[in-house]
Amino acid sequence: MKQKRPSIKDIAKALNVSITTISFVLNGKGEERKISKEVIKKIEDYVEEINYRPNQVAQSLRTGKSKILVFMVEDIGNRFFAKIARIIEDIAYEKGYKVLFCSNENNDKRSRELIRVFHERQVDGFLIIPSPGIKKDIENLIKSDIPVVLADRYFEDLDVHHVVINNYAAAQNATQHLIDNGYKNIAFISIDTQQIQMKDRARGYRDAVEQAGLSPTVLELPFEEIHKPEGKNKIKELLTGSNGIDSVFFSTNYLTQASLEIIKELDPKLIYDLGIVTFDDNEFFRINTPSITAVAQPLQELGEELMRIMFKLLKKSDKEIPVIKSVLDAELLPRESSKKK
Amino acid sequence: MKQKRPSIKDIAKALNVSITTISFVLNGKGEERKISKEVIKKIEDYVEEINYRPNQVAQSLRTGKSKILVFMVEDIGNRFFAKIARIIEDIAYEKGYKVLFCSNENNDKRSRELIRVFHERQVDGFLIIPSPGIKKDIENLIKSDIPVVLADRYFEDLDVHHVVINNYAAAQNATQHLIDNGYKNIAFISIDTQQIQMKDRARGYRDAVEQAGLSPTVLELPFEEIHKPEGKNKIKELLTGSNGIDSVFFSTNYLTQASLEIIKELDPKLIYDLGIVTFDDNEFFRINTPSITAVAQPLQELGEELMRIMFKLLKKSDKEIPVIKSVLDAELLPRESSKKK
DNA sequence: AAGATTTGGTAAAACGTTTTACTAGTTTTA
DNA sequence: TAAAACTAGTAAAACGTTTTACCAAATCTT
Repeated sequence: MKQKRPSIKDIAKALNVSITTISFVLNGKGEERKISKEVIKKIEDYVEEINYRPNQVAQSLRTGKSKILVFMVEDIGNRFFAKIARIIEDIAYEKGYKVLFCSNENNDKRSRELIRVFHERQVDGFLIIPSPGIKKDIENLIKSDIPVVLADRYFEDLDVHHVVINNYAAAQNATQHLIDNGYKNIAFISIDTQQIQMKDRARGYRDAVEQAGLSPTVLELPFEEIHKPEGKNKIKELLTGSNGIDSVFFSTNYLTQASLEIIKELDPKLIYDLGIVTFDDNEFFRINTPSITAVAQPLQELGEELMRIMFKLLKKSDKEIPVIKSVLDAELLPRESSKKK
Repeated sequence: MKQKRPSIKDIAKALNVSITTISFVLNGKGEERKISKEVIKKIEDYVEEINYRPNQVAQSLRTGKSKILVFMVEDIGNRFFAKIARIIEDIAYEKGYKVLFCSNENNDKRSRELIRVFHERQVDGFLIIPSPGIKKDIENLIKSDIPVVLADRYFEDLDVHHVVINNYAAAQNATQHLIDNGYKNIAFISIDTQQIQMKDRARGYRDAVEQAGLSPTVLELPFEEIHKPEGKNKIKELLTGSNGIDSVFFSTNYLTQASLEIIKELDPKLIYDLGIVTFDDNEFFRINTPSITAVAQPLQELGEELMRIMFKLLKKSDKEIPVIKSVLDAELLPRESSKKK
């Protein structure tokens, strides 16, 4: 019943040529290796006829290449990463590559484990949204001469290809937008982390506020507190306290989401008075009433750029491609939530 | 510089034992094969010391197993699928499996191509959200004795393991909820497809409406029209027409999303009058004003059940496991949008 | 004390490719 | 016309495992 897939050996037997010849023809080296037209034709026809497909595992073993890339993100269940994943998937498949997605939960231990596992599995390249403490591991990966491209964030003191957005400018611009619309007391709610993308956003906010002669109010939540009562209370306090906050700039989408829920619980009317700008767009920000002003990252462009670099690295095993640092621009999408009421 | 990874052969040389012995020890067959304690210890220690990891590609070639599963969905960028993906990923990794995600766009040609590609690559099992016309391909896959579990939908006349939700009951229940809340003229907006999950939802809606002595209004949009003007106009017409629609039951999340946008454009006030229930929950449905009543699919349970079956199949190559048809219950989450105003 | 069994292993084939090194016959060159 | 070069391939090693079949020495059985 379960007949085994034909191998080159079977073809060789059937056509009475050598395995070598078939391999050459299959890899388009027929001409180059002076195989006669007739033999080439014979092999190609037969291959077509029996619908032969080379065993990729055997190819991988022999060549050391797997035609598999890894895209490691924080959480593939998160819209931001899922959308990029989809873009990357499409580009990869076009070029005959498959993509393994995995979630590191922004956790170093897990990142390390994943890198190890996939390195063992001889994947051909890594696209990584790095967790804070895996600089060393990335470094090792690169030393073993495997293409690595970071996304969304990078390490300041490690020269590795990456594509990020201009977080500083985007945050400054978003904050300025609130200022221009007449807000005077703008809070910045973010995650407590040393990661570069968040630090840049914080800097952008701070500079804009200070340049306008206003005073900054920053709330940085530990990542694990976001969905816990402690975190919620801190946000509540900020929004309703005696500090006179009239608007908020959220540094990331899940903070916005959590906060919108809190506002809804607290007092649904509140949202109409509060100025809001968030990082990362979402279909629902458009739909929401009021619609939420967002800094949209260029997902398509980001995915494309990532893959452009990856394929460049894949081609030139020549590791002497100078480090590519690609910085894209985010776009501010002004909506109702940032209009002064 | 780039030193090659140690292989069993290197260990054999270093310890002066045979490759065979090492392989046995590594695979836990040391005792069984009567390898002495000392040799076992020696090998284990050395393996630990040099941090040896077997080459998985070679293992795959030899054993025919890859420890890779495929999860094929409509669109990995879609929240519903991305969330399940994440759950599956976690379970798989725990058991030493990796998961390749891919998007078939609910398109048969693409599905076929993906199945072929991964079959060649010797993946160990397929978790598939099938596009409408790939019954034959699924059948072939099963014939070649590879584990397949379908999710979200299945084929009525093909006996294959699957896990779905009780779409009929969930839709009936959701519709009844609107009826109970005093709505009299309930529309059903869905996709024009023969796929079982959608047909079941339509039946559930129809039966509930008719049992209540009301009359059904059904709009079925071709998939590709959803985000085009044609589709939008049809929805607009239904919502504002002279038919006196007072509430809508959406059969899927992207229809709801598209419609909420249309409503917002058309007249933001409209949403307060219209009764709304949607299939598939979303964090933003809770946040929205009014919050949107949703039929939530048990994502965690769905992922777990899917994997439970998959691992059962992977263990027993014995294909004589009777076909498992797992039907889970969805949960109606009543919110503001379905309260009669 | 001779045959049977157990102990503690090993050699070699196999998985399906790619690639290096070779060859026998033909044609070209000088 | 002998050497050189080309044509049209082929044999065999290699990638790193697993697994089957075997073996010599030691121990047990009767």
